[in-house]
Amino acid sequence: MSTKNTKPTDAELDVLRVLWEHGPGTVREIHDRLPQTPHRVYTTVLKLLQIMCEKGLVKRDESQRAHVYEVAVSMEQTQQNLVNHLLAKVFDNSMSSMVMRALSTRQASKEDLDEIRKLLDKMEGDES
Amino acid sequence: MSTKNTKPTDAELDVLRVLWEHGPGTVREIHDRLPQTPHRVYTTVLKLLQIMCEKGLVKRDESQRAHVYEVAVSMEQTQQNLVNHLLAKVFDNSMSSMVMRALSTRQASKEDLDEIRKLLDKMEGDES
DNA sequence: CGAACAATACGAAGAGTTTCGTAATTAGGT
DNA sequence: ACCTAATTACGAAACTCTTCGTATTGTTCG
Repeated sequence: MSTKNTKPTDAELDVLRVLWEHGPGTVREIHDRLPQTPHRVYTTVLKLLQIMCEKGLVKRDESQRAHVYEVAVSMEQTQQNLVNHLLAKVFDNSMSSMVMRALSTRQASKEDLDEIRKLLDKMEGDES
Repeated sequence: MSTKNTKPTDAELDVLRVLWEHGPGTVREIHDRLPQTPHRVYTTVLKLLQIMCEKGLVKRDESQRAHVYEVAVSMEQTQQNLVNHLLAKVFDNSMSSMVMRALSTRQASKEDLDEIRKLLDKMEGDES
């Protein structure tokens, strides 16, 4: 239940990214894999993980001396939640304006543009 | 200076949206135009505006008895900041994965899809 | 066993956000 | 001038997030 509505904070997203990329790990491992900046002390990361556990963002395996944490929310679902939230809150649910804003400051690669074009084709195909 | 780095909170975004849509207004006007849910008492909105003023998100005209507030940040710039932040933090700067996630849960209208396609064409044109 | 080390648990502090009650201020009407 | 109504100013409370220091617990090794 808590997994659904919980919107991860920026610090929590840092942790989730590590777990999504490297898989489950102990506090020490996660701590070492986090970005250097901002610097975070070991116990800070521990506390963060404990709270994320209460929120249902991660699960904890206590069978080992050093508890092993793993994600409890999928990257896909989290990405969807966040992008939908932004879309509703800031872009009035207009996909095109969001894409426009993103394109206006960012050097999208040709591969990216082609990729998006394919998605559009697929979308339009499904709809008809 | 404060206008640049300040990332508006969700409550602040509600206020900004009202101002972007309706233009400058008094606390009472803004209060009445805010979404019903969550309900916010008049003085809560006032305080919010005062703090946003300190942050540089809005400007205040005190020449009238009832102060008139207006935005100090453009919708475009704010949208760019937020979408870029999301892109970097959650999508590893991959436009296409963000668009894919957005499309995967959302009924994008045909107009939206066409609009995006035009943007892509324009982008690719500028690049060559 | 006991020393040393490593991990977890706990709690508190500081910052930021949001809320709202109460006080002070100002303007209008009679 | 005075009462009333509306507004702003102020500050406190509740909550969350983040940080880190310290205490406690557990493990290993001599």
